Parts: sequence; C-alpha cells; structure tokens
Amino acid sequence: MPELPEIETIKSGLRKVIFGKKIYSAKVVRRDLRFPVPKDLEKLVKNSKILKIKRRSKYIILELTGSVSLIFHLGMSGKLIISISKKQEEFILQKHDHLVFFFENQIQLTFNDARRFGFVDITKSKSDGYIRFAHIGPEPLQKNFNKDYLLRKIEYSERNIKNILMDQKIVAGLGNIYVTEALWKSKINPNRSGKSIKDIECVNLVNSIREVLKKAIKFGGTSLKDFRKVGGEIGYFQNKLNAYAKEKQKCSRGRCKGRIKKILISGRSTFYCSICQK
DNA sequence: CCGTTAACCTGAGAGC
DNA sequence: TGCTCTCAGGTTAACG
Repeated sequence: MPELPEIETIKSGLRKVIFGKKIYSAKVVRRDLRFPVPKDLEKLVKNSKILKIKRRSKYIILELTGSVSLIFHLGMSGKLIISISKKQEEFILQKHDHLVFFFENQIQLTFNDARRFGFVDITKSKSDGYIRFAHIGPEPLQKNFNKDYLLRKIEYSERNIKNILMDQKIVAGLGNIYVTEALWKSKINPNRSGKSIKDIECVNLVNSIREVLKKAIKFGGTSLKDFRKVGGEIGYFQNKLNAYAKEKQKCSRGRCKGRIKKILISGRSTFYCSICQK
C-alpha cells in the first residue's frame, strides 16, 4: 500500500501528537509479522521518550532515548493509528491490531496490518546504520537523486524503466502508483528499456518524479483502499491521479485523444496512455 | 552478479 | 446468500 507520500504523511501526523512524548509501555499482541517482532522490544521501549520522528524510503523511524530506534514498515496494508483517552486496561483491540504503544496523556499508537506484509523492528545502532537501509538508493526528493545519477544507473540497462524505478536500490520510496504517475507525466512508455531513455527524457523523469511526490504529499497521500492517516482520515491524491487505476478512461493530457490502457509488467498492473507515452 | 517469478497473507468485490 | 475467483500502494527467497 503505502509509498513515500503516504509514509511522509504518517510521519507528519505522528510528529503533531507523539513528538517528545513518553512511552509508558508497549503491548505486542501478535509477533509473527513479516519478520518476528524482536523479543526485547517491550523492554527497550518501556519508559523511553520520542526524540525524533523520521522517514527513510517507505520506513517510519522513531528515535527514542537510550540510543534505540523503533522502525516500522507498513507492507501493503499496514496502518499506524493514534487514539486518545482510553485507559490502558480498557483499551479495545480491533481486528489485526498487532502492537499498541501506550503514551503519556492517554495517547495510544497502534500498528494494525491485515495482511502482515509489514513488520516492526528495533535497533540499538544509529538508525542510519539499520541493516535494511544498507542497499536502499537515494531519496528522490534530495539533491543526490538527479539526472546524472539516474542516467548512470539506466544508460546500459535492458530492463524496462518501470521496473528500474520500482527497484528500491535505484531510488527509494517509489511504488506502483507513483512510478505509473511519473511515467505518465514524463510521457514515457513504461516498457521502454533504460538504455533507450534520452538525456532530456531523464531530466524530465527526475522532475516528474519529484513533482508527483510533492503534490501527493501536499494532498496527504493516496487512499484507494487501505491508506489512512494517523487519525484515521483518508488522503486525497486519488482525485489527482492521471493514469493509475484509470483503465479505459480518456487521457487527461490536453488535446490527447488517447485512453488509458492497463497492462501487466512483472505481474503488476501498469497503466499508461499509448498515444502520448512514447 | 543480474533479472524474473513465486510466495508470503487477508479482505473486498465481481460474477454466477 | 454464498461460493469461487481475481486482485491489491511491497519485498525477497529461489531460480535460471
């Protein structure tokens, strides 16, 4: 489910409510997520305070006192939900609630994940050194993701550009929706090989990725199905999509008479306009 | 090393 | 109603 803009939206939502707050305790309801919840999580979290709230790629990071970082990955269906004003002993678990963090001021943070493709981890190293971040590519909204970098990664590649951009080792945080949208915006056919992308198209692609992500963040992410902000509200970027899930609809680019097609690339639904995406 | 595919898991919606 | 089938914002082990 959640890609960079959704995780960024969650990060902002968490900052408003739990920044600087103390965690009294954590309750783990179910440990067999994508990876097992670490055995010592409850102990490491108990009586800590939230010092920083960060995002790296599609991960949410809570840096705690005691040089401990809590790390969340939401997989396809994961949610982080804040609720307030229930006493711990009266807290009611919803279906697929797997962890609950009890904060001061009656604040609770719940990790809910129906499909359990997500996971929760904890590290005592600096969060930058977290093992799963080791091979993740640059953040697309930072300067080190630019035309020169991307061109270097794709210029000899036979892979299609869609799979390249979905690859977290190439660039962090993009998934099916935002790659689809960025390719539409740059008028590039998702089946094009990396090496066929011209210099000017690469410039365009980098700019399109940035613009699509920034706009999606501004609208609070895309809620097609599962995505919710920390207060349970939906995002609104689904109203701004031009290609994703727009099968058979008219291409919204000015004067283009095409319709959006749906194809499969590496088993994933892919949407594009066969008229303007060359 | 590189790239592709299958598998992980549950729920929603379509078609019958 | 209910059954079966397909599909879903992701990642990665296994394979060629």
